[in-house]
Amino acid sequence: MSRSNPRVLSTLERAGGFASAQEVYRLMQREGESIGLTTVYRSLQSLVNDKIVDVLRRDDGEAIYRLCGEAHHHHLVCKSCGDTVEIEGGAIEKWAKVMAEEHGFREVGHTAEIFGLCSKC
Amino acid sequence: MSRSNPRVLSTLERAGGFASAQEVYRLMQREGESIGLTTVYRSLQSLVNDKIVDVLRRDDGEAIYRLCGEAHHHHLVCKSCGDTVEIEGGAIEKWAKVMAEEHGFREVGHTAEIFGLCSKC
DNA sequence: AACAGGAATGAAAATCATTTTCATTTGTGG
DNA sequence: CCACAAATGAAAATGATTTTCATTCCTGTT
Repeated sequence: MSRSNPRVLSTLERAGGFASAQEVYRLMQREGESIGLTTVYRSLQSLVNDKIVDVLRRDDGEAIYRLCGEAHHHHLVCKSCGDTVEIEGGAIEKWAKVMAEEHGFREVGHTAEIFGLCSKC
Repeated sequence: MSRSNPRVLSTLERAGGFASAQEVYRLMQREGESIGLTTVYRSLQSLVNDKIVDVLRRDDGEAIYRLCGEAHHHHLVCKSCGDTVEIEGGAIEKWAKVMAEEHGFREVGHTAEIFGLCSKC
């Protein structure tokens, strides 16, 4: 068992929102940090074990990580131009919580996205 | 664009619950069906496009498919055993509509999923 | 300071699901 | 029967993730 490399965590923080292991790695490289991809993966896994970060899956199956507890938001995405608006999801949080309780689920997280055509398109 | 091979759909039905592309393939082989893995993938994709099957992700990132039962619903998925409960999302529908209006979006759809640990895990 | 043993690191190879390529087969209308 | 499009599948390519393993880095101990 290895412990997490602190620079990985700090990079994930700086990334804001979600980032995949590959993205964290590329980001660190671009910033001149000397680190191996393996270490990035190991560190992220360790952070997940310690429940310091959440892990989700993108549509394509790539794992994306995010700081636990970080105020998370949802997205409103335009199908046509790809423009994205960050929106708040108070209603969702409540819904997720209620549904989870109703079915005896614990440690729940959720994903929610809205997509459509923005006013310009 | 290829159309779905009907044997793939029928195998997915017979599998009950969720099955990954690899599982559908193995199942068909075991039953003596002559089919290629590529065709299984293509057929499943096509079924997803036609909204005949749902696709989700297991914890390990593998895509799992299942016949789309009813109309529009959301999922409560166990991260550990993959058990899935279909839940109703009235709150979400409303939230999506309000958020879309607020930002001038039209023709909106949405995705929402909750995941956690079920009572058995 | 030198040393030992364990943890951390990363390059390269291995894995595994999924996608792409491409040559072959099949089916259908003319 | 022929031509042409769609379907098929074997093999290669892709891409994320994991494993292997040799090396480096710590840290506590003589």
